[in-house]
Amino acid sequence: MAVIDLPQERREMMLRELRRKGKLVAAELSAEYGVSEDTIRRDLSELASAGQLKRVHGGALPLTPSNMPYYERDKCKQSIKNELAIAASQLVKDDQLILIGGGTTTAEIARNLPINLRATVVTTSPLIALYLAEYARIEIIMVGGRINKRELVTSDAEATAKIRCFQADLCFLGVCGVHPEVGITSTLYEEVDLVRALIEQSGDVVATVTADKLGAIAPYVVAPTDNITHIVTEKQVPQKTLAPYRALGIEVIQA
Amino acid sequence: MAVIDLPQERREMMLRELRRKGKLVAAELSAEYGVSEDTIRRDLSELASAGQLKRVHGGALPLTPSNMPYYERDKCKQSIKNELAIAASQLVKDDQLILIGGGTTTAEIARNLPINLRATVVTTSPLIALYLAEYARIEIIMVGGRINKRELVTSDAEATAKIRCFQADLCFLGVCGVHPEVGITSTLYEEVDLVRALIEQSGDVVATVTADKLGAIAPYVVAPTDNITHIVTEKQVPQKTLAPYRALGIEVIQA
DNA sequence: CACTAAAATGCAATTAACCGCATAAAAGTG
DNA sequence: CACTTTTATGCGGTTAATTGCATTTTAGTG
Repeated sequence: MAVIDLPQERREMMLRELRRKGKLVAAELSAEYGVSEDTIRRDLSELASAGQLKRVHGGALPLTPSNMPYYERDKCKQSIKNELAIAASQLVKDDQLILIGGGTTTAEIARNLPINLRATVVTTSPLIALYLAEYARIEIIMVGGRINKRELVTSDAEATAKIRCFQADLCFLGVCGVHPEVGITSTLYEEVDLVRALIEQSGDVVATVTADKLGAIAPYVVAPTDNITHIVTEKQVPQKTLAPYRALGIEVIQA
Repeated sequence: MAVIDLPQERREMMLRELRRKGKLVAAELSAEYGVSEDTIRRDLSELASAGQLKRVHGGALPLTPSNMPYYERDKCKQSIKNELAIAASQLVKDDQLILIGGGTTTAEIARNLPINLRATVVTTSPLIALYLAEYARIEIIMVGGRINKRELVTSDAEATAKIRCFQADLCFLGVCGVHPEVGITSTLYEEVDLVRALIEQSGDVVATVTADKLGAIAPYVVAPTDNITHIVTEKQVPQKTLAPYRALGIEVIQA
């Protein structure tokens, strides 16, 4: 039942495998998916003509031969969040202790970390934990607790208390609103304490925010905005909007 | 399972199933809902034009393939594991506290629980936590700790200690070997304490095992086999093989 | 240049998708 | 209630997609 019976599904899995391993070998794929090499070849040539990979004798390679982290930077169309995530991931250095909060943006960061990064990551998100499992040199600490199904994170008192046990170098925040005066705000009351803990237990605090979140105000105030040390946001945000944040001493990065 | 007489209801169930399983196969849906494949196809094409899923030859896939990572270590046994998982999931009743250990088999169980099950599930696996997030009435407790990247579970002392805080009705075990005399065995030393805790903190202990694990012996002994209350295994396992387990008072279910 | 592995090509079998059309139930309508 | 309209469904026949196999061609290798 969970066998691969949809051709398209198989192709998508092959693409994912290509991303992970950096290459595909036709003979291996044949055994792996239980189809003939002819079928694999047909799949590969189809993906190649769709511009998803580069066909080579014996298998396939990613379009940009450079190893891992930023494969399709210019070739494929990436969502804004992905661009931001890639920019944010540059802030990480080897041997740091990193906290990653929940959210789709932070999950993107987790997927775009440098492939050889050596670090310890503490996260409240099972999804991020899974993404990080692909990295050989990243130590993952999953913060336990009750799962908030809407946000896919643990955000209860237990999780908050656990975060307090760490003193991290860097923290990636998923936030709902960042206003220069009102502060960092959230739409979820139960996340407030957790996000506050993330901020307080971390040296650098990076907020990755799409344009619509700059100046936005959500119901619950988490902390003053100057608790953030870096904001990563979109390129087309006008300087006027960013000035108040810079005035607070925040380093603003546009990607 | 409630009878599906409203077409719209069926479509919504299909969408939920898509989110849980990551794909829909037209032929399977036809059997599952008791309607012709034409009807299923019509449903799928309607959902596709509503932007709810991506129609592919043979069924449908989610629009964003990325969100739910699958981990299929041995694809060849997937269909068997799925059968076992469906049988095992029948053992759960409403309002129970359930422990689920790591492993590909237990993950399949998590994907096949009754959609309306009301229960609390404690798990060490981020993957299982994600699967369970699709269930509206399941409360999920994620046990934190250091992630074992090979098995995708938390299996350190912290996780073990946390498991000890629960007294569950039922526990699903992913085991490496079950021998009538040698006992339950594991290939991972660091998992031994954790699995032991799962067993001891639970009333019923269900081991879902493929045929090759019956009688198998892995390096580390976890507990005597009679700690297991239910074994779910393949239909074609001979009664002779199962007799010793039954003699230990274990209920053996074949699917 | 000879040898091997991979790729391309044509073909047949299987399966899914599609197109009407007929039927039947459900929902309106006077 | 009688009647029409809409919706949902299944069935037969046709078309298209997928796949594996046999055969030929091409690409890499020493």
